[in-house]
Amino acid sequence: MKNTKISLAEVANAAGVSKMTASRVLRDGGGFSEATRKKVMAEVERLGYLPNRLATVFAGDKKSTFVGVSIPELGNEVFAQVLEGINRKLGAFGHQTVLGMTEHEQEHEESWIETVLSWQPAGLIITGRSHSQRAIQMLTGAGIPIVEIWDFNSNPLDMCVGLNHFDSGYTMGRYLAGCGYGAFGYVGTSHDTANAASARLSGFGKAVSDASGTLKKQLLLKDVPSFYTGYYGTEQLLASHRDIDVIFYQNDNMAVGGYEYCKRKGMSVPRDIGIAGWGDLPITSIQSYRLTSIAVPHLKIGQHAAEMVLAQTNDQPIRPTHDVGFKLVPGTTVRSQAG
Amino acid sequence: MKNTKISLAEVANAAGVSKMTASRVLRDGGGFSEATRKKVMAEVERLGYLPNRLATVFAGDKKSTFVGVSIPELGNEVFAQVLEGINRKLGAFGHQTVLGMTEHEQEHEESWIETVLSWQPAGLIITGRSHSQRAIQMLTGAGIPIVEIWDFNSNPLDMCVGLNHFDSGYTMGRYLAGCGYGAFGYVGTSHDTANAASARLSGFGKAVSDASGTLKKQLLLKDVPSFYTGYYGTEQLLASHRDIDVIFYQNDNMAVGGYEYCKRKGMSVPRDIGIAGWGDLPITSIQSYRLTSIAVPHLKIGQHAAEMVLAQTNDQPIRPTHDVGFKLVPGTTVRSQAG
DNA sequence: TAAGGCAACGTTACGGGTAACTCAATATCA
DNA sequence: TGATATTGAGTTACCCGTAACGTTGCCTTA
Repeated sequence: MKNTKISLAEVANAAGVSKMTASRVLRDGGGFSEATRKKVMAEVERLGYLPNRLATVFAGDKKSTFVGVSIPELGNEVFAQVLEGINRKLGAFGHQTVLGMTEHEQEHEESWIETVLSWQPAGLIITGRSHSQRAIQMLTGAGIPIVEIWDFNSNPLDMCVGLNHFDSGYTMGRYLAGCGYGAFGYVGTSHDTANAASARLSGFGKAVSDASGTLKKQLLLKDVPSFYTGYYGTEQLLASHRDIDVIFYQNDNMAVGGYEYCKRKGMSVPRDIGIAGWGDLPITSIQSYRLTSIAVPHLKIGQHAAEMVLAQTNDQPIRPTHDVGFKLVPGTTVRSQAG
Repeated sequence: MKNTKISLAEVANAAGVSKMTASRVLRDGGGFSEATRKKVMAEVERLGYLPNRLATVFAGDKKSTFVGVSIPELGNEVFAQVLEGINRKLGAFGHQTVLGMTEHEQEHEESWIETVLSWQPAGLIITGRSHSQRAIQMLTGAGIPIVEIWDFNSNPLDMCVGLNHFDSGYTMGRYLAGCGYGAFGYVGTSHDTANAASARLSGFGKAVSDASGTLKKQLLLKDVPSFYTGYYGTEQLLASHRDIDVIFYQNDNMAVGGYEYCKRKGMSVPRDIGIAGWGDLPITSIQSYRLTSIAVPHLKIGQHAAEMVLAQTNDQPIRPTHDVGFKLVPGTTVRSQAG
């Protein structure tokens, strides 16, 4: 609210040099004497000059140091971790994260892309790989590095880092079948249609049928995945399908909720019913039980995505796709593998 | 990677009008015919023109639509929620969040402030109220709305929204004393010195001594607050102080870890030992127990902070400070209140 | 029919910094 | 000592969009 912005010209004026000389001093571009440097820096200090990076980006053909990052939501701890990984890495290299939350809506994504592109970002990191037609147009025409994360995709718009969700679902399905379960249930949400979670469900379903098991019911709630929805989803699922002996959940939060429901109803986990999650959240490794889950390197996805943008920006070579993989965590919430 | 950026001049040229006319059309500023509008819009479409907001901000005395938001970390669910609240509200009004993570370090905060100010943001939202000298200088001189969040502070740099952490600690201490506990312990981290958590501890200590209890030990781990540190901190605390009958934790994550430790060691909660957390995370309300905690309106803090920035930006009146308060959640992890 | 009004569009200048160029003064060398 | 580098610093043009003002041509109206 106090002093108006100080421009480089004012600093130069006060120091008795030209704007250009002051600019050189601040950028350490050489071509000035020590005496001049001191004069200029003294005025910078005295006036509290802060450079205007808008002007810098605007002037040269330099890119900005913004990187647009879109994630579906922050309520999901998983995406918070991805974001943390991205922001840490970007910050270490002097770049800034401009956040966008799509809330799983393509329209939100599209309008966010338009807005963020208008700020001339150095790159974009986008969760998911299904975009609107116009979004794809804008992205391919932007001329900046674009990284699609989460879903691994061997044929990305530009670059990609993530994992194969279908395979992770398949792996879990096969594992559970190997543990002797035969009547499978799934509890998830319909929040992100055609996205990662449904790829996991497809993989899971394939594994179940490959193992001659039955996927009795796949319950898709119209809500966000959370402890609550896991709890109530399980109640709903078991009310109509008492014969289900193992449940795979969209993520760990839901699985923990489901576990608590089963416990409260006096069921024995894993004897009466098996519980499997996805994501391997920290919470699950400190409970009295160890949740069977799929471990995913969240932070690493974020960091790698940031590295891809930075490498591309600095014309360093980098492989445009990276599969970070996943790992099945056996846990104690399903019976031990048969054999 | 493909087409270079299209400027307004190119659009105007292609449409056979002047830059200024094209500008008027795009901003719907009036002063052009329908025929002209069509010509211009056709070229915008054909060339895929996207406006350059840098230039717009640069040109007029318009503010940008960036709002810098600094939080300590995202690993802590609480801050993720605050951020979500901010970003939702800002997004709804066409503003963008530029994220900064201070990792509880004043130096990080200072350099982040410098960087983000150089992008001419419309406002800043900063977690905490202890800043370096230079940070304060830059903030007061920036001439934009600044909101300090988390810690309520009746005398902010500019504006403030949060709660009184000291009071929340005091409230918890008094409550626990009223439940008949006498030998108190505290487990937290030394991560954010002089910050919210230590204010809570101070309040807690005061309540304990006001109630003639004894704060046997306040354990400050050199680590981040998490399930793990709660678990191992409890182990450490009880190893040296077997007589402690209730533990207050820096946050719910740590308290849940502590609860699990006690359970595994065969202690009865709340009979043998009481457990109290802070923050009232969702996880704690689905467990078989209900954690005694302090509920805080995280999302609301974020939303209100965003509203403050937006109001100030649009010259609408708004009270510069807001105390969102807190609420004690009795739970089942401490004995019932005596009497 | 000339003066005046107005819609529609063009021109100019500007913002803050930087690249490229220019120029003057001093230093170096044959 | 004169010719040529080297160094320090100033000048100019430009980036892209917008405010303010200027210009053109057509339509009123007395």
